Amino acid sequence: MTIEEELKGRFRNEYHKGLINLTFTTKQLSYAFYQSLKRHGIAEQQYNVLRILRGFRSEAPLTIGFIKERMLDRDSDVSRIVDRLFEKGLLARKENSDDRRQKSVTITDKGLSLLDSMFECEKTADTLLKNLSEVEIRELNRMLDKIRKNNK
Amino acid sequence: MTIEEELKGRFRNEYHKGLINLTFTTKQLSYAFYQSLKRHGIAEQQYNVLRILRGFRSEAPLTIGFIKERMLDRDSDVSRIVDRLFEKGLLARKENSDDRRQKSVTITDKGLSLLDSMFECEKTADTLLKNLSEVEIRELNRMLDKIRKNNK
DNA sequence: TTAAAATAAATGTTGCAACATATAATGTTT
DNA sequence: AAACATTATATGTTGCAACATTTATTTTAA
Repeated sequence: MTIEEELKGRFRNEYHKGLINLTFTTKQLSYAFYQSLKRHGIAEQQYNVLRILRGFRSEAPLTIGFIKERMLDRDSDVSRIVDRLFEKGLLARKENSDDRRQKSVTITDKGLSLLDSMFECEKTADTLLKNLSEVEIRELNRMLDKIRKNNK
Repeated sequence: MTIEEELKGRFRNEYHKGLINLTFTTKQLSYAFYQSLKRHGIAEQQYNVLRILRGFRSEAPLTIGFIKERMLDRDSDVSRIVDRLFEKGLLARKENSDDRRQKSVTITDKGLSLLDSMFECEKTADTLLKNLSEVEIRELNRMLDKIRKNNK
């Protein structure tokens, strides 16, 4: 289905359509990924925080600010996302004695084994763009990088 | 800046990178657009509802369900978005006497003139992808359509 | 060294998505 | 027509983004 049919709308031009198409397609993909996460009782941003904690656990413990820099959102609400993960026992949190403004956050064994059990979510993520060929996916990445270039 | 530098992360493969790249780029574009809307004191989904109300005002009054079908989100919370627009006097709402389950929603003059004053937001929207050539933007739209094809 | 500036995190607010459930009103079946 | 199913909308909940403000702590400058 094309974006025109799906939205039953009209676009001013190809660039306008591109913006809506990006938004619409990304929402759809993100929803599909969210569905696969949901089976593990965890939300998207919580998953992202856990992956950062695992990915950088050689540098653990991490601060809230370190995590925040690596989130996809400009200004992610990491404090409260960490709260929720803490309640679930997926991470440990304590005051950093070197700088008592900071919090030291570490993924727990429970958090690690949850991530391990979520292997198929990664599979899902790698599959969502499978309609594109290797050449196309590279071209898509090139264009997306180009869109962001000097575009703030 | 490429997505690798921005996220300081590693990707499993080009498809994984594509998904993150789509998410990241779209968030950035949506934020830029949101900033232009904010100057008019209105949020993105509220703007979308108003545009639908204006676009289909020959078929007015519209029902909540009609609007919902035309929103970008799968299951947009139109009832409450309409609440907020009603509070601002940007739309009128009354019970439909033919089918009293339905609400009849119409954009007000205030709503219409707000949209008129937001002309430059449309300009902004048409400019966000300006880094791409005409050929590239068509190619992007083609690939996005392809991603969604049979992909639910 | 003390006051001012900067930083890290927490907290409060609004708007929204996704979801579940509720409440009407209308349609359908028997 | 009464019981049941369906439909349109509303409402309650959780998680989150964006933003503003606050609190604690550290750094810097007077």
